[in-house]
Amino acid sequence: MTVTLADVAARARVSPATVSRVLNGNYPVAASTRERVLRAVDDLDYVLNGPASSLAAATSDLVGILVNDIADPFFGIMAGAAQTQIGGPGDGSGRAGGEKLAVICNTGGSPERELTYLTLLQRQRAAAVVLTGGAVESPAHQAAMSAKLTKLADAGTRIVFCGRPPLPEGDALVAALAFDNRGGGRRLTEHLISLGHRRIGYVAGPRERTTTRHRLEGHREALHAAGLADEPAGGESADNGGTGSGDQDRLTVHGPYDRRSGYEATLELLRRAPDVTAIVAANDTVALGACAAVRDQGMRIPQDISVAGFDDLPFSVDAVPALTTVRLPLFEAGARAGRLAMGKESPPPGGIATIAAELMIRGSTAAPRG
Amino acid sequence: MTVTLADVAARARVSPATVSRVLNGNYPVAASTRERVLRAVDDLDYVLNGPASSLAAATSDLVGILVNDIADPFFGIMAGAAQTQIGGPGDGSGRAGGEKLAVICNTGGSPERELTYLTLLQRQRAAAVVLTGGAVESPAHQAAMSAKLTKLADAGTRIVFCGRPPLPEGDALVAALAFDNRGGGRRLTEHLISLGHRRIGYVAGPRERTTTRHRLEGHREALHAAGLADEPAGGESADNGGTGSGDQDRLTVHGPYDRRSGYEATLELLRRAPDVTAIVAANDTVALGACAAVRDQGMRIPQDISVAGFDDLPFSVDAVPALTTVRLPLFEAGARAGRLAMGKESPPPGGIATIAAELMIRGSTAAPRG
DNA sequence: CTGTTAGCGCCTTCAT
DNA sequence: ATGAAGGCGCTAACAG
Repeated sequence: MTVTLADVAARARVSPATVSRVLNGNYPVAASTRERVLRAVDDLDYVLNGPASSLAAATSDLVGILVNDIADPFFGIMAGAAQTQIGGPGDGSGRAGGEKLAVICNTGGSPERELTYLTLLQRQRAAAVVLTGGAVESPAHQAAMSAKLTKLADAGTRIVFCGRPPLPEGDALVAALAFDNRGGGRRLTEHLISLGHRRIGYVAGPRERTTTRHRLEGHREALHAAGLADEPAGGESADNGGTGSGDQDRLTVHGPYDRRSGYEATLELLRRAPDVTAIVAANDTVALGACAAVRDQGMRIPQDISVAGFDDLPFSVDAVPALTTVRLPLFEAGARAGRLAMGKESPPPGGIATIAAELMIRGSTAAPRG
Repeated sequence: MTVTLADVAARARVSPATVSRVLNGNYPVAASTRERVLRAVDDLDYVLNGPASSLAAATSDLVGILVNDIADPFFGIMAGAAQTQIGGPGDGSGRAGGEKLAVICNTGGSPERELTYLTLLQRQRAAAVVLTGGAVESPAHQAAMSAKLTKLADAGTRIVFCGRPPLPEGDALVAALAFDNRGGGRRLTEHLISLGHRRIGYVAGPRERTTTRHRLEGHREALHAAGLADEPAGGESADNGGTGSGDQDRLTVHGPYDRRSGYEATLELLRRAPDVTAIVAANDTVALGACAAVRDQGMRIPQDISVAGFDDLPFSVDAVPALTTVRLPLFEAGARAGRLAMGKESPPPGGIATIAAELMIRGSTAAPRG
């Protein structure tokens, strides 16, 4: 029924081994023989049986890319960029040569699904796995991830983190590209402070996420440095929970990384502290929601209130006014992660590289009135 | 080194066959035996070897989702929705039971890569393939796709189209969910006409794409019906090429489905026909670029010029002014496609269902001045 | 450079 | 309800 490698061998009048060799190209074969085999392949419309091949070779050509929310361009851009480096150029024949199958797995931000996908990838004997975006910080999940990743690495799967810090007990088995979320967050708030803002609201992302925590830490660093933090209670290491310093907590609202959350959290913020003159959002999408809320309250941006985002997604420059934000080189980082996953590029020294975040000052922030 | 099914069998003091049966759950096994096997699996941290399993069973648990551009939320939303139906709920154990591995493949809009991915998926003996978004209409590519899909279907792979019309020679092997792009495009332009617009520019998507053509056809239908089309030259079937009716061609500019194209095409449009009072964009992303161009020319929206989009992506409501657009139920369609791919839902009668598009009238369109 | 020979780990009749 | 045995299609030593 389906044509196998043996059929091709028969038609080309060679042994199955020879066919395998020309197909994999990793072994010397006479040009004339190769020619004959290739023709037989085309004649028969032969397609390699992936599972059989993977079983025999004990590796597969699958590369997994895990993302928290594929509907969010933040992840879409990184994942797409990674795929460009993994999928191979394609020879236009649709025949599929040595390229890998780069596949994106959407965890929806759920730790369980993240683990499940890793198991599925492990089951497929994936060649590499790229993990993007912030990690959930619960100790239980971290331990489970660590164990799972160790097992994957032991089985020969290459592990790459992209836009996510390496695990605490991160063995040197992995390469990691971490965004400078803390530095970006700090510079953003410093910008606001330099403009004259003193009461700044913060619409944070979900709790227990590295990205959320680091951006918030950067924000508070700037606040502290400017002497704007009342009752500095917990210090850096305590502010991912609920018990930070009093005033800062009142000016911080957590929520998912989506537009709706930005809208609602901003309303809440404005209720709690009507005197805020600026709002920093966890990311650009949240900022868009924040802008809508501010407007719906009859206030103007930036005259009455400044709004800033994070990430510099493509739509941010088109917001009205254009969004002040922190640019993350998502495409470049994704592409680099893809190359790392393919072993095309050697890992950074120490296994971890920090990716700079650049402050983009635009129209949505200005000096407070008065 | 790696633990196999035989190891589990030994530890549970049963035969490999029994272990296989409890793992696949499709065969009666004594409760006590199952218990023992499951414990052995946990003790040994056993993970099924996917390739071996697929080889023996001649099917895999891979489901491919093809998208044109994963950085575009249009595709991200559909793909994410499809994955929710395919990935399985996950039991929280990270153990991975019977769920499929739903993977997203980013073609970048390239016909070659589309074919390559299909070959890769065929090689993996994918259980199903979901194709999203508009198809390229070149006859050569259509023929190649048709041949490839037929082969996939013959090999037992389920084929589902989502937001894309079925192939011309589409066998009943497939289920298709097609968006009513033509109807949506028509209603959008009718809305503009009813507002009083007479000279309407159109920033179209890339040529030779079904989505582009259908939306444009809808637009021109509305124009014709209102008697606004000068020199109706080619008629419906001719206007995807360069030789449509004269004036309509001058008012139409093609480009990619991105923000930049919207910006540049709009500038071009404004140069060609400074008297246009409205601009219809191929989609919301393009519309954002169009808005920026209009503003950079010192004109206001909608007072000086109306702008409309298509798709109703999440950010569209947050544009200023909010974008008039055509809403496509992307999430619902993606989820349905996922169910279809899993065989959880029976195909629509005739294999093809048309998904309605709803006109969303917002602030970016208004009557022309004067 | 090419053919031969064994498995890779699992599923699936066929027995029992 | 469980065990035994063969083979899925390919690759990877070994020979030659």
